[in-house]
Formats: sequence, C-alpha cells, structure tokens
Amino acid sequence: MSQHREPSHLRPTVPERPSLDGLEDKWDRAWSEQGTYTFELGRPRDQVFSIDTPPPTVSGSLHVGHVFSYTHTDIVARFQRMLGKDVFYPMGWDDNGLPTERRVQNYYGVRCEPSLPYDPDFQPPQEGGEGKSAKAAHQVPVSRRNFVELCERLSTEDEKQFEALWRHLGLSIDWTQTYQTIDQHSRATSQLAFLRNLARGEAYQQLAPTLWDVTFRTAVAQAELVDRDQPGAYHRIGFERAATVDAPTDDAVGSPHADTAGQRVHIETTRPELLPACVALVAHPDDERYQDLFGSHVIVPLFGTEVPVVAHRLAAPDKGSGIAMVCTFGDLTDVVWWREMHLPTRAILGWDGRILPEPPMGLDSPEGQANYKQLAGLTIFSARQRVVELLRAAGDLEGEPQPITHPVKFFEKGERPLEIIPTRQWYLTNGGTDEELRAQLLARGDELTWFPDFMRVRYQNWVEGLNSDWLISRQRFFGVPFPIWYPVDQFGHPVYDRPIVPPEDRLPVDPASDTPAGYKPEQRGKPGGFIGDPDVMDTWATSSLTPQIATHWRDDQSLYESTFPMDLRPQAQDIIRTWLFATVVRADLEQHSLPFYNAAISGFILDPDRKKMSKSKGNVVTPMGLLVEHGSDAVRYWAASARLGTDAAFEPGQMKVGRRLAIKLLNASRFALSFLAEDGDAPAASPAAALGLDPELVTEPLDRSMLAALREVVEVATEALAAYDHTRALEATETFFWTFCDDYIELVKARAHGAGGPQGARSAQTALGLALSALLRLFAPFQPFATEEVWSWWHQDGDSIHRQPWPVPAELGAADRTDPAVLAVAGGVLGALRKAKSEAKVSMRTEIIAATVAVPPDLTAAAVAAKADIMAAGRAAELTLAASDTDTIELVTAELA
RNA sequence: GGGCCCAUAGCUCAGCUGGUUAGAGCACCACGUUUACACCGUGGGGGUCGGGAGUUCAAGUCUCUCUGGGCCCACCA
Repeated sequence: MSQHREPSHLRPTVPERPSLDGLEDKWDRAWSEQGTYTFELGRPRDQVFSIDTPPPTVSGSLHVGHVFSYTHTDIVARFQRMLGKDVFYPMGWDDNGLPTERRVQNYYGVRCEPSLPYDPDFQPPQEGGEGKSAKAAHQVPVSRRNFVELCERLSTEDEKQFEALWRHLGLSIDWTQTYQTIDQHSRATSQLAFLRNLARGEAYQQLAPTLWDVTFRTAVAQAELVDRDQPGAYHRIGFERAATVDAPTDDAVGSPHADTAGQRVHIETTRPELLPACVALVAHPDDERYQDLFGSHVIVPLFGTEVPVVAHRLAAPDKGSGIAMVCTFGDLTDVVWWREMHLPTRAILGWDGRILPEPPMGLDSPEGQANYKQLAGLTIFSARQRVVELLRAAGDLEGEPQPITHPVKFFEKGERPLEIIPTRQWYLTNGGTDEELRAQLLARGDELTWFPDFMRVRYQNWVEGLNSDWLISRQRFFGVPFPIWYPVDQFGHPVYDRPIVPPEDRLPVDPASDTPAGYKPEQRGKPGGFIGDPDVMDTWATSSLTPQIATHWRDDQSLYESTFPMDLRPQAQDIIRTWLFATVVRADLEQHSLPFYNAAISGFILDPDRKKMSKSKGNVVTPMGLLVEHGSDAVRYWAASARLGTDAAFEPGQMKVGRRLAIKLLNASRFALSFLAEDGDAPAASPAAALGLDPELVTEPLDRSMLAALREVVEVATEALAAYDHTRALEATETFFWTFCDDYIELVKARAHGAGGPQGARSAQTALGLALSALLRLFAPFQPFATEEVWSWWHQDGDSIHRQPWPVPAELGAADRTDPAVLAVAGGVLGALRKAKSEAKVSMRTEIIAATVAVPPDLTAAAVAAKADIMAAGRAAELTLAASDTDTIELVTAELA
C-alpha cells in the first residue's frame, strides 16, 4: 500500500476508502448550517418554484409510501433549484382532527368530557399507550382544554420524529417554513377564509338529515364515506291496510290472496328496528301491483302509525317486494323521498346511536307507545332483535329473516355503520347543488395540468357525482372552531340566523372562551347574552387552504405574491376527491384561480402480494429502519424508479441496486479525480473546477464521442425532469454512467496516466473531469448525499452541489466535431476481447498476443480511431480489425498468452 | 351499472409518435484477488410481449373482443 500513491497525492479530502456510512447526518447538518435550501424571497414570481407539500397526518405513523412519494417531490425541488429557481418548499404538519384525538385517547388514556372544568395541574394517567382502542370506561375524562393541550403536546413530539425522518431521507425542505394545521396562523387563515365564505353566502347553516358516526358522535362529509360489505337480513313484514275499505271478516294472515285482496301489503327491510320511524311506503309509479294502494294508507305494525303509500321513480320494482318503507332515516334514498314528498319526520335515533327515550310525533296508540318503551335506550343492534321478537309474537313477520351480505356506508375512519340524524350543520358550496359552480369547478380541473394526465378523470368523476354541498362542521374538540357566536334570546334560545362574527384582525378566536364585542363574559349562555358555536371545522376545511396557509395569504403580501398560485401540488391518488378537490374549491371561491398549476399524483406501494401496503397486514417496515439499513440514497433510488401515478412494489432488491449505484459514484469519482489531481497544473485546483475545464482540450475522438453521448443524456434528462418524468431521467443518466465506468474509464485509464503522450493524457483528463462534473449534477436530485460527498472532495469552496447550475449540453463542447459512435464501437470491440478471455476462463489481466475482431464496415473508422485505447484496455499486443459481414461486432480469433 | 389503470424473461420494470434479431437490473450459471470499486469485475443462458380477431408492406406498440388483476364512482328497501 505505502509504495503506491500516498493519500496526500489525491485531493486532501478524498478518502482512501470512500463510504456511504454517516453521510446522511453529516450533510443534513451541513445543509442546515449553510441554509442550502432556504427560500430567499424577493425574486419575481417566474423565478420562483413553489410546492404545496402535503402535510402528513402526524398522529399516524409514516410508512414507506410516504418515503416513496415525498422523494418524488424532492427530486422536482432539487431539479428546479439547480435550474436557478428560488424554490419555496415548506413542510406542514396535519395535526388537526380526529386521528390526533383518537391517538391521544389511546396514548394518554383519557377522553374529552366538555362539561368538565379545566384542570391546570392535570397529569395523564399513562404515556405511550398504543392500544388499538382502549375501552372508554378505562379512559379518564378530562376537560376540552386539557384534552386539546394533550393533543398539542403529543403532536409536537410526533412532529420532531417526522422531521428527523425527512431530514435523514434528504428532503430539501426549507425548515424555516413550517406550519401546523392547528397552529395560530392556520387557525386564523381557516377562520378568515370561512368568514369570507360566510359573507359571500358560500357558507351556510342548515338543520337537515346528516350522515352521522355514532362512535365519534359527529357528522361526516360525502367525501369521507366508504362502502363496506356487511351481513344483514331481509325481514318480510306485513302492513295492514288502513280501515277505509271494507274490513274482511276472515283473518287475512296466511291467505294466499292476502296481497291481491289488498288487506295486507308486505315490505322487505334490513332495518326492522326503524319501523317506529316509518313515515310512508313507496313503490314505483308504474308498478301494477300497487296501483290501487297509491293514495291510501297503511298501519305500521307494532306501532300503529298510519302512513301513506306513495309513488316515486326511485322505488325499484325488482328489489324485495317492490314496495319499500320510508324511514327517517334509514339511508340516503329515504332522505330523497322524505324531502321530495314532504313526508313528516319521525326520528328515533340519538347522537349516541341509541333509540331515543321518547317516541316520535304521531306514535300515539297505547300499544305503539308500550312497544316503543321496550326499545327506548337500546342500541340499534339490540333494538333490531327486540323488534323482530315483537313482530314474530304479533304475527307480522312473514317467514324467517333471509340472511344477505350488502354494502353499507361507513365513515372511512369509523367502525360502525353510519346513521342519518337530523342536526344543525355548516355547509360550504362545492357545486353539489349548483350547476353553475359545478361547471366552473370542472373547468378548473381542465385548467390544471395533471401528472399523469389520466388522473384528471378521477377529479371529473367525483365532481360530476356530487349530490350535496360540503358539510364542514364536526361535533369534535381538537380542530379549528367556527369563529361564530349567536345571540341568546329572552327565552334562552340561540338565534342561529343572526350569527355574531369577529373582526378579521381579531382572528383566531375561540368562541368557547372568547367573548364577542359588545358582550361581557358573564353573559355567556344567559338570556339576552350570547353563546359560542360549539363545533369545529372538518380537518379538510383547514387543509384545503394549505396554499393560502403556506404562502401567508393572510399576513405576508410579498411572500404570497411571489408564491401563489403555487407551481406544484404533489399528493396521493386516493385523496383527489378530498384534498385536491377541496383545495380547488377554496381557491376558486376566494382567489378565483387555481391554487396550483400542476398536480403530481403518486401511486401506492404494494406489498409482494400485490396488495396495498397497510398496517393491518403486518408487513409495514419502519421507514427509518429502511433508511438506516440501505442508506437514504438507496431508498430514494427505489422510489425514483417508479413513475408518477403508478403503483410500485416494495422491493428491497431495487434499494440494493441504488446503494450499489451510490457506492459506484463514490469510487468512480475517486478514481477520475485522481487523474485530475496528478496533473501538474490540475484544473481541479481552481475553485470553479467543474466549469473551468476547457472542452477545447478534449482532442481524442474517443473522449469527444463520450462527451457527445453525455450531451444527449443531458438533453433527455432535462426534458424528462421538466415533464415530471423522473424515471426516464434517472434511467438515461444511469445507463450512461455504467457505460462510462465499465467501458470509457477502462479504455482511457492508460492514456490518462500518460501512455499516449501529454496531449492524449490532457484530453482524457479533461473529458473525465467534464463528464464527472455533469454526471454528479445529473444524479444530484436522485442521490443527494453521495453526490454532495464527492462534490466536497473536489470543490473546497464549500458550495453545495445542490446549488450548482443544472448541466447544459454546451459545457461538454461542440456537438459536431466527432463520430459519436466511437465510444460504443470501442466498447463493443473491448467486449469481444473480454469475451475471449472469459470463454478461455482466464483473468482479464491476461495478455493477448494477437486478436482479430470483425466490425461492420461502416463502423471500422470509429474502431480505428480508438484502437490504441482498445489495445491498452484489452492488453492486446496486436489487434486486427476485419470487416464484418453482419452488423454486429464479433471476435474472430484471439491468441492468449 | 358507469369509468380509469394494468398484463413484456423466475422477479421488478423500460420499450416515446407502429419500422432491423424485444431491452435493463435483480435472481441464475461460468470465470476472475486486475491498486477506483469483493457493498467488485467479466462473460453467458433465459421471453411465440395474457387469449382471439382485425387494420397495415410491417403490430409488444393502433382498433375490437375475451380473460385475469388493481382502483374510483353509482346502487344499498
């Protein structure tokens, strides 16, 4: 070792054995200290590239899918920065909402009880609980303020871990630009946008049937629904016709002619417990079986209510018996029937999903009330069993229930089926009830550039299918409160249609503790006083404003003007209908523009069974473990190998390839730099070494050909990255790089050492330097750590590679000075010589006494141009280039030493 | 019921507007201690491009159809 080149002959900082270990921490620290990714502000809008980073839900854990998609965005950010843009790349934390509440409940073993007073000395009973859903009975009740404090405390801890992961991954985020969706600024922005919506009539309050989750005891929005197949059963129930026609003397039950005789009509239902909520029967207007029933009344079994039989086109003759009972409310179709036919309301379900204690209006008969008493307070499940028992006893249940499996609507985060309960809620217009707005929002979808383009269709489908406005109020605790109070009238009732709003400069407000202007705190809840709106906004109602929050629409005009509308919204495909659409709605209403120009949609990560990776499958690998095991550049390489919009397999093999590439970058660079350093007046010694190399010094055809090929790579990679096609850019760069290592470096090794004289050496050294410089910058967005490490060996001025200019073809010399085929042909001939040695099972070092290689005639000149380099690399004393009669390069003879 | 995406080597994927003999990496086999790299290098084997039909001088690529996956929306008596 010591008889060879001393380390001091290399650039002083080039390590003897380069390694990837520790690069993440080393460079994260350096970038942080140097402010490498700091947004500068002050440049015109067209020199800024702004990114609407998705704020991850901090209450959930990050998984490989996050690492995957955030890497895609970081590649864009780094590319744009090297193109010379001032990149605005903030990070938000979505800590607002139900997931945080649920996590806090489990972690600290508490639950929110708004009626309790605040306890400033409260200590949670536990820390670090991760139980799936601890029983509510074991959770300590705490005040709303205590609960919110715990939410904030845990979120802050979670956010630190998230930041550590993102830094380790090498995301080039400006860590001075962060926000939380629950912080003061986000609250104020969210409240301000809401007040503007309210002032323009886009936000409104309505008492209406609402999709309701009985576990979380809150309303949910259309966008949060999912269908799940559930077991159920059809119950065939007989309704007696009301006594407006001749009453038959014989008992109709069991009679084969019961239906046709008009005495009894049978419906089939999966929700027998809703019988007391029945307000009508409905059949299709053209259904011949029920023509004589329309307009008449029937009696609800057990409960004695008299309800009309009505006709409506939505009734399906082929479902069940073709006639259905309308309840308030069993499903969304019930709501339509109820609304369109002005049926009465007989709600029987409370917020907790239990049967209300008092029977609804119209349930007047003594037997009906007695039966109802048996249901009061029961859960839906128990009530159903009870009703079936009662029906059976009364002889109103025909046959046995027929088990079926059917889709039932759930809140996507919920565990029990949704119910529909009439409640007062806030809505925001979103085109669901307004054709003009809908058309306008569809036009916004067309205006937006989608990567890949077919994702546009998902937006269109969603907007076209909307059937209601956006329900934004939630009966929860940890969220942005509605900035609204109501006057309380002399009878103690809130006057909902005269909301009191705060001035914009007072935001954010908490109406639960703040007092509106003109009132005193002690007037809260008193007749003649005021009361705060108790609800919080849906988390999407705030995260739909991430562009406005991040760019400080509310309070920093110069930042806002230089970053909004943003350039890029990266996000996952499954939240196009929620986050993306909602963001478009808010910007359309407030700014009359798109919130961002481009949307880049990442795919999912699939496990080896081709299923979407999820926690429940037990196959989730922790992202930090992955980064530590393979190295961040390696994991990034795997992510970068997958196109936008395409689901990708979780493939450690691909990470190994990425790691190999990173190591190769270190080693090949070390080698190439050793030539630059050896030269007496090494160009590498100059601070601007990379760009100071003069392509005019590259005189050898092989060297020129290599640079010509690299020029093309630069063109392809630049074009691909500009079109968000990072895989294409990476592939082109990588393919070239391996040829560069395997063939070019081998071919010029001897010449670069001086074997061909000073001019040939200079040509090779310069070409190596030029190529290495361009290659490192081409790889920098993909492998930020390895490339930065190499750059630091070379450039001692401390400038990060990540702020260098993106390579351009011109820096590699003129395009038309040489035969571009020389490198490929020389590689082919060298390959033929290697094959001879491989087939002879001898070392590559073995001397070739004489060899003949056949080369297609049109490539002979190119081969001749590199003949000396080929002979040196192949250790051939004599090489004959014969004319091939095929168009491939073939070994003809080889005499080995 | 409507819509979108996908199907190419054992595996993961390229293959752009149709144009020689369909590519890469991993895995596999053989060889090689070559001072850039054993977290390596060199060479090699391996595919009738899911099935069928059509358009064309020419189809992995375009059209239709079938099959099999994945996803979204609608329906929910």
